[in-house]
Amino acid sequence: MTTVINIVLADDHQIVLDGLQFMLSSEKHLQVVHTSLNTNGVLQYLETNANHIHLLVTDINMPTVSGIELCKKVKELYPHIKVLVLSMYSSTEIVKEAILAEADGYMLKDGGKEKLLAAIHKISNDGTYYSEEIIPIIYNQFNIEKKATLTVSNLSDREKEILVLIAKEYSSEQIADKLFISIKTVGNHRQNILAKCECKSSVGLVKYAIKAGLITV
Amino acid sequence: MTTVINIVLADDHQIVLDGLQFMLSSEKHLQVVHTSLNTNGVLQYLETNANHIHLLVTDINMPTVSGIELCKKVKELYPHIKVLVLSMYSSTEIVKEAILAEADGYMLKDGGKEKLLAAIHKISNDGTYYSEEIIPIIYNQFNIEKKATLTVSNLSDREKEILVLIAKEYSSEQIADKLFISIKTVGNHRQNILAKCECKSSVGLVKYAIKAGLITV
DNA sequence: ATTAAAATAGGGAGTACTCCCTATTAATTA
DNA sequence: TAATTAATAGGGAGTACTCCCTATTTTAAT
Repeated sequence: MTTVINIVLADDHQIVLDGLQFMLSSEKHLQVVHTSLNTNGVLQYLETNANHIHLLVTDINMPTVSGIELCKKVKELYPHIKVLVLSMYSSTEIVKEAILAEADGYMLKDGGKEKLLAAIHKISNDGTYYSEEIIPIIYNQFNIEKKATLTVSNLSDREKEILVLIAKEYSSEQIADKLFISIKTVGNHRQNILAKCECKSSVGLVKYAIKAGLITV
Repeated sequence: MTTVINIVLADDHQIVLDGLQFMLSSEKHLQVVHTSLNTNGVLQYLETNANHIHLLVTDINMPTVSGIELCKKVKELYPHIKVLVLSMYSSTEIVKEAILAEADGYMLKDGGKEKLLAAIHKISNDGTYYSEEIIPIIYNQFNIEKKATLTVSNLSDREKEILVLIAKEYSSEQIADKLFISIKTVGNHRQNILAKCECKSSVGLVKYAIKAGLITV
């Protein structure tokens, strides 16, 4: 790729800004080309210089406009710029917001120089970096999947097949055509599936199918 | 908590076992009380000594019974014992399996002493540890959620409200009762929502609502 | 003040789904 | 072999949903 990574820094504290700049200055392939104490400064700078910028490192807590908003804007206007978000905390909400804002990395501020450099390199190479502290947050996502999967066994193979089609928005008639069976048979299966899954309607079946891992959202 | 952490080690290579024991021996609040070259050895030992064991550190690749299976068994029989799984690889499947087996930590073998100690301490304090290498794997889980959220804005507040109720398996009549409006009005909203979300039926709406983060599975 | 959008309500028709039955055939299990 | 389960098919009734309309009221925006 490029031999030098051009970096823009944003943090509302001058001392943090200086610290970051100092940490990065030791690496000769990293070049801090602009620093800003607020989000608007970054956006103004990018208006004329976005094309040669590779990475934005921004604090999350900034006055007026937050780092999350800045990230969103930058990703919207200049998708080629990678964004590494720095934060003091690892709260669920903030991490989620950062990910939804399409941040390429999330890192706690107390990480130190090594972690920061590792993060930057990882983003350059793999495209993303998330510090290990936030994994428990994502871990919860898995818990949802975990419970189900077992209960599907009540359903016969044919029933599972039909359940999948229902959850994929096939009508009974379409299912009948696809499986070369009568629409009445499909209706019977629907009833049996509803009973076995303890659902009131197709709406419940979709959620059941998702929980059971038969389809993805 | 307890001042000393009692640890059981499992790995099918004696040299790894020795290495682990040596690494941990320098920390005086960590005590390796048993080592085993296979999974059965661990289970036999725990039959009589489980109550004073705090942590099991196990390799994932072991003959006959895998570390994943061992983890499952231990978690089932002795839920108080924390399990740290060691692996050579960071493949999606293995990581998922480990998480589903309720492992409290997952760590790559090439991590070195510092990481191992960090992992053990993190598990003792926070309950979980996952090395940063596996985050990209879990990151994909989020990508699903990411795309939506934007498109929901087409819906009015009322429509969103009704969409949520639909996705929660309320019938039109129940929605009408709950919101003190006519069932005909609900029908109109349903039509408008279907059109805006480009769905063929309620089944599609459920999936839309999930993707948009309006409800959880 | 005019326009536009959102929420309300209804008529009427057609489709799709849910429920209650019975019944045959094939395959599996006791 | 007898009993059970799964998959098939149908009749008939009722409910729920979807679609095509019109129309009023309220709220928001130009």
